[in-house]
Amino acid sequence: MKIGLLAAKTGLSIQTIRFYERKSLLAAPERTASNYRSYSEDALKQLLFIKQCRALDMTIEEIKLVLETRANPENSCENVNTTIDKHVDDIEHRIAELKVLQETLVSIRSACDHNKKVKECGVLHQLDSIAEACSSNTDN
Amino acid sequence: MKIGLLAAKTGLSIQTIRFYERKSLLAAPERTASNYRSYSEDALKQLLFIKQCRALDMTIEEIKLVLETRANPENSCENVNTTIDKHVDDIEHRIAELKVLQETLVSIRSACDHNKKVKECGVLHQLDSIAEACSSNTDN
DNA sequence: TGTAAACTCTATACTTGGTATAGAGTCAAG
DNA sequence: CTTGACTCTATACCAAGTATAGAGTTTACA
Repeated sequence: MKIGLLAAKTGLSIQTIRFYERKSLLAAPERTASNYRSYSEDALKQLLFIKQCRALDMTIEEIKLVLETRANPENSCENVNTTIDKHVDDIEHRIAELKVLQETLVSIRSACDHNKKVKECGVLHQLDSIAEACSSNTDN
Repeated sequence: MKIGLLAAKTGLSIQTIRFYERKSLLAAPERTASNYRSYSEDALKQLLFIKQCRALDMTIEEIKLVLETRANPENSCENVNTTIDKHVDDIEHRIAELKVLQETLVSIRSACDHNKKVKECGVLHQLDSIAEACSSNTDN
């Protein structure tokens, strides 16, 4: 199958598929006489696997590692598990960070309930005063 | 003050300060006879404000908008509030997404408790079967 | 058979928010 | 006077794609 059909079947863009090839995530396929890429069913499966990994927010390098590990059925799957564990950790951290951010934003936002003028805006005053507080921390 | 001192005072890198100047977040400062940037206290305050906004994950474009709004004390601060509200929303969505991701990862991870071989690894099997499920959804 | 639309190719530039480098010039201390 | 610390510009790089130009190819229809 040609790249357009593969793109339609995977839901990835044509450019993304070529991009994965450049990044060695996907093996370079056969070419037709006119130099068009010609993909097998295996390529489709591989791309869906990659897509799934990307949906889990794995980086391309991590996916590459998982794919390499997967290529040999006798390998230990330790790498794969380590990768997943690291992700679970990363995401937990990111969620915690975002929650703090969220609280800060909501608190700042509460300083200006009605649309006022800039000079009276509690939100802007808060942004300023936090910046000043940081300033006094940084005068080393 | 020269850029090195400003960097030390703000906790930003020299390159970042020059980057903000290029992006028009920070006005181009006076120059010394030897073409060194020479900053005022106002530039320091401005940078701390910017740093605070970045810590709240605002984009450079959004910060630019807030700075422009702030520049005129008689302006309505509506823009600022809209920007903050949008962020609160965005972050909420992002947290929700990450939670789903987290659950998926934990569930996948539970499929391989001990280090096994690739061919027996439940994690890899899960990744595969989810990909296949996606495949059958996409055969339009 | 002709031709126009739709497809594919490569190569390159752009995105965001910086970071890193090279190569040149400047300044302060010993 | 020279060494080291500082600064300058310009350029390239990161991730994970997206978008474009300009060329060639295939397909559909008259």
